[in-house]
Amino acid sequence: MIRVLLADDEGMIRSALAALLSLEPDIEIIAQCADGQQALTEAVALRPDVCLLDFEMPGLDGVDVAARLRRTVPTRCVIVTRHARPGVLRRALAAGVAGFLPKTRGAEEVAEIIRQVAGGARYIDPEVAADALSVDRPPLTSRELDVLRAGRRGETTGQIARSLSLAPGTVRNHISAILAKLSVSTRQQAVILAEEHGWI
Amino acid sequence: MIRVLLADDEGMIRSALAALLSLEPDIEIIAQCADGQQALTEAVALRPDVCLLDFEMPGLDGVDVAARLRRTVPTRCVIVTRHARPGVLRRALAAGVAGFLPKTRGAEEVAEIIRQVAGGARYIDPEVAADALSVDRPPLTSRELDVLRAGRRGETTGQIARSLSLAPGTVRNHISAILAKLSVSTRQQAVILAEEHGWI
DNA sequence: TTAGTCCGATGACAAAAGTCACGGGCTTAG
DNA sequence: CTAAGCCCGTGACTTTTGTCATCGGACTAA
Repeated sequence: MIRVLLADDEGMIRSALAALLSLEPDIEIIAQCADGQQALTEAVALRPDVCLLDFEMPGLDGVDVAARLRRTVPTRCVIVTRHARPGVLRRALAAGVAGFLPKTRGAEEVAEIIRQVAGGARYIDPEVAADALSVDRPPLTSRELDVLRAGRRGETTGQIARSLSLAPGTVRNHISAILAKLSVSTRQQAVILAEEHGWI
Repeated sequence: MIRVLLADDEGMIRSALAALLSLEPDIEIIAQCADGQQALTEAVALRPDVCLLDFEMPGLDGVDVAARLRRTVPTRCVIVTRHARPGVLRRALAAGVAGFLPKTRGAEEVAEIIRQVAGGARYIDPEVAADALSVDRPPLTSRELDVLRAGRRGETTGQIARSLSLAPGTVRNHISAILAKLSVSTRQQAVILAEEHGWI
């Protein structure tokens, strides 16, 4: 019997997956969690064979949970995500996850992937993997990404500068460089572009 | 037998719901669609008893589909949505939908709601309904909302002006009014706030 | 009718944002 | 060692935004 922990903040998909997986003779859902923190504590307490973790969750995201679980609990993590960006896959692999699956795939495949992963194999969605290999490294320096992140909610130059302990002029220089590299003309467009590529 | 059309751009939840609902003895899934346009054509062709429509879909959203179906096909629409904002509910009710259900609810309830709706009743999620009644009309005029919408991707004043056939100064005045009413200091913050409240 | 509100517009002004050139300190690769 | 690249900062400059006062036209409610 494969003991599975299921974490997804969306109740409908969580309960639907739980119901479907419970129909499988060799799979048992031992916990359902609505956020990352809860998933972490449950996983530590129950030591499931496999953790099926949604990426987008309030508080800790799925990859955060996998990373923290890595050295403490001998469990295999599968990340499931709505928007499978290369950046997310890279983060997930760095966190040592055993599986990576976008939600565009059908629910039928989930049980099979859980079996593979429980058996020691890894499963990475081929399409996302191809995307990630074919590149899309951010053309921005790490500091420029910091600035972009700090300003992603429409913060003013002064606010960004304060939150990063920088001079306003420095922030403006970074932003100017960002806009040039991304060939856009406002911060907001830069933020949107970067989010779409999974750079921030 | 209740004939149901299912539309959701997320493959995993679509297939999971289809599998679960097919287990019900009195429910039959006659179509699965991945976007609004497809849902519309299938619904016209198949004339299902109930359409279960995701709100967030590329192209036409679920409410758009329901609105267009309204006068052409005698079917009852249920809108399912991830972020159940009051604005979305209002739009949905205006489009004459028979049911409204956030995805935070469990999948178990879906079958029962389909039965209720097929039987002629309406189902509106009580929590969302309470939210919608208790508050949150946009403090902006309709023209201000247009401007905000036109600028939601970080468009420049000139671009907004062109897309609405306005003078740049007019656009700036509207934006100035918006920022004052919303007590924020940048367009981007205004856009984010308005999106969170479902005003745009 | 009148007052109020919204729309569109203009002009003037202040504040932010963006561009450019340049400097010094730091680390890394050749 | 040197060159290159990044980081942080400054100062000067232009452009874009945001604010304000004001105007006329359309519509609505009292």
